[in-house]
Amino acid sequence: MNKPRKQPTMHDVARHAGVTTMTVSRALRPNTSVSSNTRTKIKKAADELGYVLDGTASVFSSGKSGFIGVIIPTINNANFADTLRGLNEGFKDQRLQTLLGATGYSLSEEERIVQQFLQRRPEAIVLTGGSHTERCRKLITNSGIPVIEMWDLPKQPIGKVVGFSNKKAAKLMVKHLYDEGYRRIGFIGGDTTSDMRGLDRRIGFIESLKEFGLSPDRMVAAGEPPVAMNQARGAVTEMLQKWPDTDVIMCVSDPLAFAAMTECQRRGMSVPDDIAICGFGAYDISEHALPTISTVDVRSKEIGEQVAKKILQMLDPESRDNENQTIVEPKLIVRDSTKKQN
Amino acid sequence: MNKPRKQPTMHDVARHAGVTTMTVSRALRPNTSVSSNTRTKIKKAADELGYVLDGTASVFSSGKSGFIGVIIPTINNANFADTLRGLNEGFKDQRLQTLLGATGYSLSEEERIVQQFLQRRPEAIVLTGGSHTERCRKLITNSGIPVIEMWDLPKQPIGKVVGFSNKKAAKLMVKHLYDEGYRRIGFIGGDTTSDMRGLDRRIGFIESLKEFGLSPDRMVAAGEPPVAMNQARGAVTEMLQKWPDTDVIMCVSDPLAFAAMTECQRRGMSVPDDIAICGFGAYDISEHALPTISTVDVRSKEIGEQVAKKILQMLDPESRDNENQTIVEPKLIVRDSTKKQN
DNA sequence: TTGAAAGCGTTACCAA
DNA sequence: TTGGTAACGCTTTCAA
Repeated sequence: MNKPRKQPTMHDVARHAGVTTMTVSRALRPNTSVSSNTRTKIKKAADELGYVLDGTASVFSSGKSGFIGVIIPTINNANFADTLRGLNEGFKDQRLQTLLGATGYSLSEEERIVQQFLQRRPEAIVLTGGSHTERCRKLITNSGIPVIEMWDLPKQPIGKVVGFSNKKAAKLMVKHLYDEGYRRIGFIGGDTTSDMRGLDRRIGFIESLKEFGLSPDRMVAAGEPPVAMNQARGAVTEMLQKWPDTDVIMCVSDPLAFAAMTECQRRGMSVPDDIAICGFGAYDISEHALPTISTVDVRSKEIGEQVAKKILQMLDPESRDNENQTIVEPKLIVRDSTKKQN
Repeated sequence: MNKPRKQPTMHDVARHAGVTTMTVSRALRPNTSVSSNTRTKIKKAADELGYVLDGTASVFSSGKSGFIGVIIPTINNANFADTLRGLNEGFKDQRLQTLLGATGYSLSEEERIVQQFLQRRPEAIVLTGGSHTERCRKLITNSGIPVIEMWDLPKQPIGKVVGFSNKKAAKLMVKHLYDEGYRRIGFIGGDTTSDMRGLDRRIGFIESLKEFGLSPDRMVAAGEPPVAMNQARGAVTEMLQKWPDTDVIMCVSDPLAFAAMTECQRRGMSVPDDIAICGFGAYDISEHALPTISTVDVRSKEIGEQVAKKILQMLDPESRDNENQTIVEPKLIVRDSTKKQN
């Protein structure tokens, strides 16, 4: 009950302008029936008093928080950062604002954040992937708040979905490698427990190899997600010790691929002549590394844009029911790091 | 006035547990005087009803939003992402939550976000750098909300400061280059208009060269911030056309340095034998590139941790007045990309 | 340790 | 187009 400072309220503005708070409230919002005279008068009064709308009261009174809760695994990832940019651009100049949370690839942390967010009464919640704790699912469904899961195609979606099949995306790459003539194909990913999208890529890798009649033995777990550059050295070492004749290493992400590549180069191996490398995610680095790194563009930013679009539709009572699932197709990008020479 | 769904209120819980709302309110918060009997009873009742505290009402009623507004230039930058991680870890398990905004290096956008944030009544605001529009400064000071500016040491700080001198940090690097024997030193940065930290580094570069009796001509503007890898090629081209005998290129950030390096390598130049390269920011890439890239570690994460700590102090009425300015000293990291061979 | 009553500043609703 | 009035669900304050 003790506001940090005595700021002018709507009441003060109303008195100053000689109207009621209701008129002030209307005048300060767009698309409301207020005569332009009154509106200018009120805006002037508000300016003079240095009035700033108390959003906490609006939210409480209207039941509309203007928040969209967005939960991603980590901020320190250019792919998710791109998704966020897409989202924010979609909301720009709308009344909506993102409330961001990062789970660090932990489902229990996700649950914690969801619970925290729920108290803010967001108008929609965006989750990354389709794996959540039971309690998390229950909290969300009980709240009745619309949900979008992104970056994946969950088997049992909570609400709507914007994403792609990480399994299929990985298969795209394996097919390319096979077509290029590679047969001793290795895979470096994170531990399989927490990064479900990484896991799906690994599954795609395994299935795909089997389909081509190859056996998917050459797999190394680099450690806890987020798998970063500094896990590459150990993983490459393990790979080359166990299977020295590996002719290509497929990595679960571009930064890992890059670091794996330079590790190979440090060992005096030439990429792609002695060993080929490929990544995932179409990070900037894949385009600028030497050699350039083959990758899969999962169109991270477009995912964000589509999510924003879908949310705007879901929140619009006028809008007819839209698709439950939007698929953003990944695209293979072939570059120098997987070009067979012979 | 129309909440999206009829959820149970504190009143319902109170009735269910046979107490008043006030007791429920207390029971649901830590450090309040409620008998453990009553508390268990109330928690049970809340659980049974599936009650979720309406934070919007708490915020409104208590005048404490629990928000810390944090404004950075861009999310897609590992340095700022690290700062955010430091911040969030500092707030973890506290009642505070970050509300994040990205300006895209635009001061007017910063002003827009500040205005938006102010409506949420954040308990503190964290800004990046010391440059803001006049109106932005006024909005913030009028609000009476505590401010921290970070990542810089502003001449006229609005409130408290956690940062370092970008100028001095750049000088650290120039001194190293000079000591190493380089004399024809070039600089690639962004345009000077919007990224003030980048600008300060440039100024440090210029001043430092003058101090060493060298003339700071070899400067190329890569374009609009955020300066990214794809601006390196053009910048390197310009640099080598205008000053073909440049013996080292200092870049305003590591990603740029990396891309500049690979561009040189593509042209058949060897780094550091034919030309040396260095960056700024101690990004992962600088450690894993081949050769490894000399850089300045600005300890981004520590900045975030210090900001969180300072905010906690500022918000604690018990705490004695703390320092107005916390300096986090950057550290030079010398790597292979600037090792003179002869 | 618990309760009763009074707001907090805005918006919804209905009337003028 | 404008005004009056009643919430919105919680916390503060003070009293028991």
